Amino acid sequence: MIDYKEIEAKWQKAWEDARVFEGEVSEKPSYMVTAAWPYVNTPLHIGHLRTFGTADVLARYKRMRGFNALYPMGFHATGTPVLAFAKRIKNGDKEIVEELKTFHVPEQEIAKMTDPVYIASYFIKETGNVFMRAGFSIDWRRQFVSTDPFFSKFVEWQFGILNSKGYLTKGKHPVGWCPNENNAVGMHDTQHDVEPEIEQEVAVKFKVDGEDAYMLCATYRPETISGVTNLFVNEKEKYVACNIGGDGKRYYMSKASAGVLKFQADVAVLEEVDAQKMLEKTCANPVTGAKLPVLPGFFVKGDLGTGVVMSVPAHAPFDYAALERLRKEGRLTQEIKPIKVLDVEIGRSLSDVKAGEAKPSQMDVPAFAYLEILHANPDAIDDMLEFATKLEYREESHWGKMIAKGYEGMSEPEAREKVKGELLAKGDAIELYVLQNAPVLCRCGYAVVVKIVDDQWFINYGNEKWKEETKSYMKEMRLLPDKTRNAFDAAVDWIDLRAVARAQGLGTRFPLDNTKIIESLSDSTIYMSFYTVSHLLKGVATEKLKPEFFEFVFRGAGDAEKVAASTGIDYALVKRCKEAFEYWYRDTSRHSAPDLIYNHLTMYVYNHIAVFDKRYWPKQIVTNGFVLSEGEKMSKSLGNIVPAIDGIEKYGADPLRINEIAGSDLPSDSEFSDKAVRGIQERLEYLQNTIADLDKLESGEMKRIDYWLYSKLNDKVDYATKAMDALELRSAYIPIFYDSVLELRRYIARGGNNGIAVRDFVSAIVLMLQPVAPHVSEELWHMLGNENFASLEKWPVANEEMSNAKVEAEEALADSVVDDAKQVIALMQKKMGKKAKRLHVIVASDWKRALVNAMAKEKNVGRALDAVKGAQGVNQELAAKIAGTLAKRMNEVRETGSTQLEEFDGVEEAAPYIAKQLDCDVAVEMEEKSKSQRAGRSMPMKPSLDVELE
RNA sequence: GCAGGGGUGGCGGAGCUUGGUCAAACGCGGCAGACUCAAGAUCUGUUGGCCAUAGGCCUGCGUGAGUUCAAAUCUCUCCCCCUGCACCA
Repeated sequence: MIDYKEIEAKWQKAWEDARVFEGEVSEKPSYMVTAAWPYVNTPLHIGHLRTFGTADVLARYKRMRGFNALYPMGFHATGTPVLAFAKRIKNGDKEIVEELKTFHVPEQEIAKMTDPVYIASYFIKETGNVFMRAGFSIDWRRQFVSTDPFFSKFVEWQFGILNSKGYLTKGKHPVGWCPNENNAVGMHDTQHDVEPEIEQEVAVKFKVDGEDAYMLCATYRPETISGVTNLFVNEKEKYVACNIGGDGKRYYMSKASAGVLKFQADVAVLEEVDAQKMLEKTCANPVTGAKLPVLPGFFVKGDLGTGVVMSVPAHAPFDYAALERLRKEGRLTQEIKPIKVLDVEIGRSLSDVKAGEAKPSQMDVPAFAYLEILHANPDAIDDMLEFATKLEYREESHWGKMIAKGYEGMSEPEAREKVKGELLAKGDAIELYVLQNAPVLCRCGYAVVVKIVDDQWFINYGNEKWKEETKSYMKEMRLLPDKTRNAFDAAVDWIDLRAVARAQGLGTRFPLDNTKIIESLSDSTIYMSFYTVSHLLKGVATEKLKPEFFEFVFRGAGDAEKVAASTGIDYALVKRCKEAFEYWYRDTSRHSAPDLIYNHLTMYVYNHIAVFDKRYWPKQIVTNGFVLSEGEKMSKSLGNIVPAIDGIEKYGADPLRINEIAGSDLPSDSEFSDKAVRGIQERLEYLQNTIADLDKLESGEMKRIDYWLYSKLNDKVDYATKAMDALELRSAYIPIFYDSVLELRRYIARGGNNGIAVRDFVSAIVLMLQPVAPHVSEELWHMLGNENFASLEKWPVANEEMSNAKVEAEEALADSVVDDAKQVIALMQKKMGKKAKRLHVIVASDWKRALVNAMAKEKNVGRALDAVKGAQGVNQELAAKIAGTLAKRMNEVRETGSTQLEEFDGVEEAAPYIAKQLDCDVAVEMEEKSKSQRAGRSMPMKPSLDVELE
């Protein structure tokens, strides 16, 4: 048994005492690894350990490869979540209290969490402790928090640069808004953490007959405008006439929607209008001029869109159903004929309806046809109509072809953009924003609305020059795994204006508007560079950290003496900071989960390009998959979140690290499972036992099997090193950790007992385990009699001389003899009920090798036969037969490496092993000398087997 | 809807870049045996399916087509799943 707790504590203390991971500027090449700093409002669960752990493995690996590797860490506390957290605690929110309890946060601590500062300090302490216990090789002297005043100075300087480059702009922007609290609301501010999803819609104006007024209809499908037959309102809803943006015209919409719309435009309500009055009006289709009645629609909601709906019965199941119901009730005074605007093959995406086989009765009214193929009718419940709507909408936008005049043959999305553009251009429509997932409730209980904020500051990632520069630099960057490149390219392209100033939250004040706080992702785009000097600045008064200091240190502008003089910072320190930055920030690796590609990581690249010289731009970004718990995604609702500290306590840091970090390659999710971690513990113990038993082995002469073990070791080192360089951790650790144990077992079974060989083998394994299992590695390394830290040792180097393909092939041959013979023996036993007494292994003659080699070389039967003609012992008839067989798989024929004698020796040496595996005698024979009838069947590296029964 | 990723045994997942030597490395689970009074742990063997029975054959990589002497791998089609979509960490 390995006492993980004990060895973890022991080595963590030893590393700390010896300051093993404290990075100082030196002659060695530097390598700096950073991971996205954790946000301080949640305790870590085992899933969090993957990203930080992957970064640690890289830092530890690079250290072994001769780099001066640095792994700093800080904490993120800016933004609103900590404030929201404190508020929830203050309100006695049970959900959050329960959650904290699953992480063993004591009640008296929870009670103190009404204070945001306390929350931050508590989680900084706890998270730091977890990182320590996990064995991360972090230089803790450099730790800082995003709310630290000296870091704010740095952020202010950064924004000065962005501003000077013209990357900060001001404008209008839609946000989720609580009318009660008068605040922008994001996900953290809503009940059940719902993100307010803002979507842009078009509201079409329908001129009301006989009035200087318009009906305003919000719609997602302006392209169906020529199919509009009427408008719908809700009879029970209140309507208003109002003025928008002072254009002097009257607009009709629901009272509720006017209340919402006033956050987006200058809306002045003129008077209330009874719904019945609305029904008396008629209006005109702005495109076709058709006269449209206003009818009651059962499904119309006053608080959605504008409360007035344009009806397209040909393409909208709800509209069709509403008209049919009116007709049934006898309330439809005039015939309304659906107008089809596009063609589509109905039911194409349904698995139980084969393409073209859906045969609805009325092809000219798709909305009805969709109800038909779903076996529904206009009286169906809303959910059914909703389903039909989604299906129709999807198929039409996917495969539909417009037939409406002027848009013939266009796809629906194409037509939508065109129609929308035309309507807007002619002033027949306005754009408005809606909450797609309404109603969203603010934590205060009020419904969230969309507000257009008009004095919003943005970082303009849409700036052409900046975008181009970033785009072209992406090509030079190393991305792991490389397939994230597509996502990065898309993100760099897509990212545009990003609102940067917020009214609330912790953080740095926005320099261009001191009433605002810099949004919390935007203050964390170049913070990693600050680690290079953070420990040096801890004693410096904040007010001394003027822009010219940062300009000098990070951009090389000005000179040290002047900077020292104007800031009051010690001259030597100024110089030291500059050196530190320039030394550490050349070769870097940035780590996170892939969900940050579309925001943080892309902003990270952009901002580096804006601020630094090219040589300090990011070199590598590593993103890793998530961690599943027993096959399920970890989530509060499933209750399967395992706190990181629990995992470490229960399984030990190293088994957990191996499971999570080396358990899968970067892009895939890794799976945490109790069983798997226990399997890892067993293997670690096998290695420990092997080392403990080393002195029971001899140190005699090298035997064939020892060469085999060295050869396997060499292959392993070679393969693992390549995989590690690509950070393919699972690929690296299968040979290091799993195959090695299998090979050691085979070595022993094969009769290997050379203490030196095993020691060499295990020593290399122990060293290669260091990055991922540092504590066990240190422990075993010292058990092996070494005195240095494994953490500071060199990574094993592949030695080509150790590689021995011939011995490996011969050992593989022995295994295949065992496999084949096993089958035959089992068969004999079954058929004859007799046990095998002796296995004859008959090694093929040399002329057969010559024949195979000639075939491999000549690729021609005739020439190959000529080549062996007259050779010793050759049987031309058999040769022709063999050549004929080989010819069928000509491309697969390879030259054989060994002679008959060599092959014979190989099998002969493995004979005791083979005998033991088969539980019978083994006789190895040369083909020429064998008396067996089966001797002729032997082929090079495929000896003939003959089982002699009892 | 848009964008990105994916679909391979009972399960997690290799293999796809560079077509053949390869279907399934490695792990989990299952089965059989050893050890044990027994259980657990451990060790050994076995494990896609089917038909065979002297070391073999057939069939299989979401669907359908195509290119090729040859396709899990290349091209196209369709279906399905996951993730993200902005001021939010």
